[in-house]
Amino acid sequence: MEPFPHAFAGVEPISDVRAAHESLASGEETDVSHRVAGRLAARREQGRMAFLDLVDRSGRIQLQARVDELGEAGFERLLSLDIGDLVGVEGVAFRSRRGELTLRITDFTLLAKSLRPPPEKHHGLQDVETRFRHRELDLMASEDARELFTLRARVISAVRRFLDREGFIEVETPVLQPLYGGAAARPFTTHYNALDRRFYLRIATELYLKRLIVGGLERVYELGKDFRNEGVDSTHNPEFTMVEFYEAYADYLDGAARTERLVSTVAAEVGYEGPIDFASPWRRETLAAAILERTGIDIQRCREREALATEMRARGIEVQESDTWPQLVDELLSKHVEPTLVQPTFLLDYPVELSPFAKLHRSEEGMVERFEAFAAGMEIANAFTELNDPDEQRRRFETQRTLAGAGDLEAQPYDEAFLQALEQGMPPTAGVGIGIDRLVMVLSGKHSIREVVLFPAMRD
RNA sequence: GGGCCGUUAGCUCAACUGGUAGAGCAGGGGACUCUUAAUCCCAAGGUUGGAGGUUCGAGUCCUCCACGGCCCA
Repeated sequence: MEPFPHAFAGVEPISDVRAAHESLASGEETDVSHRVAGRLAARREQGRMAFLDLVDRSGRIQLQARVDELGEAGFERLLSLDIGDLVGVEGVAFRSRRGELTLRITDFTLLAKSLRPPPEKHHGLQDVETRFRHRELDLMASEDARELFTLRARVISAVRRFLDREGFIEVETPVLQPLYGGAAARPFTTHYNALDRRFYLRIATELYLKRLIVGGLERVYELGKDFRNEGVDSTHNPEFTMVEFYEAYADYLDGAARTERLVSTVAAEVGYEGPIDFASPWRRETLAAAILERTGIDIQRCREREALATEMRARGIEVQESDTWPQLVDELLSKHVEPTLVQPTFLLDYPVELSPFAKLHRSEEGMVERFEAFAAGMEIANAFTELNDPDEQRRRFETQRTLAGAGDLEAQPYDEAFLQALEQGMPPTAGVGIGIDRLVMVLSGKHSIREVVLFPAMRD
């Protein structure tokens, strides 16, 4: 028996076979033959007859092996296969007396031999570490895992369909960059041999996408991986998937409206039925009001680092001496507000200190037009009316340079090429970034990003 | 970075106050022509994550290390 043949043509998904015989009654036979392929999942020997289970991506089906059909030698050969082997089968559909749709095997081919035993058949693969390091075993053993990652694929394709439908074009900008930027994060560095120069893996697609808006593409999006050189926890993986979309002639409120339509459309298209109501409009409140309501601290009255620190201490909130004013605000947000935002919520209007690429608020002093969207106690989107005044952007970069000089490792590097692009004239623009991994977490009810990433970062 | 928990057969799990490491599944041999966690019989399967230590004796107690999980910073 050739253990590794080259192909097995004409295979039908198991779910199609099941659908074709839905109305077949128990004990009823047909003369319809089907060709299926998959992994052998179970065997129930009955002497000169045996039942086997075959699993493919679409489902599971019972097979029946009979000596009178296969002959002594064929029957023997079939039963000598191991659980875990990949087999191709030709079989005639019938429904067993106990009501199970079954294919009576008329011919079969070993498609690939499994040399290692599969995970335990009724408890599956439980060890979390093995599930993440050897996702193939997790997928093999767990229909839930297969469903989760097909859900992820459907989410991504629904996001693309939505943006395509709304007139956005998908673009690809560099992953390897001579200069990084667009988010507050430390980059991974690498070395470009031919140029003998340090390069960075992107931390965001923001700056290149805005250059495309300058170029006149008007509505663009990029869906792909960003890389941030930081630790791993339940909501962070160092490489993660993000979609950013930019729309000319729009502001952050337009971005918010599009974000809630995008998410509710995607949720509906993937058949989401969980506890979160994504229907528009989502709750909206300002960041300052949200912090005031939950902590009693008015960040708009405490614009100095010491004043805010004093207020926080007065309310028993621990203050890190090294934290700057924006870091303290971020602390209040992430510790005291974010966990309370279970139903979808937009927090609007952020301090300018936290947002070097957002346009100043049209009416609120010291604020920029920015929102973050939250669901299930987690940030899922970040957006602003994009800063398009090159002189103001230059001043923001100067501020970042000062912060970097003071040791802020997440400060933005000065990007002259980006400034030149702004000097060419960028229309008023709304930009939105949505974390795909977190969106999948929300839609699947998972509490760890590692559950929704096929191969999460692990130590060696 | 800190705290707590975990790591035993390929997989899922046992092993009391320290006393010869067991079972189910998978794999091997045998019985059985409608089973579906099939059933029954037989045999096999281990450097108990790694390194030290205490002890007559360590899976079990102690120290360090590795990896993972949860919580905190």
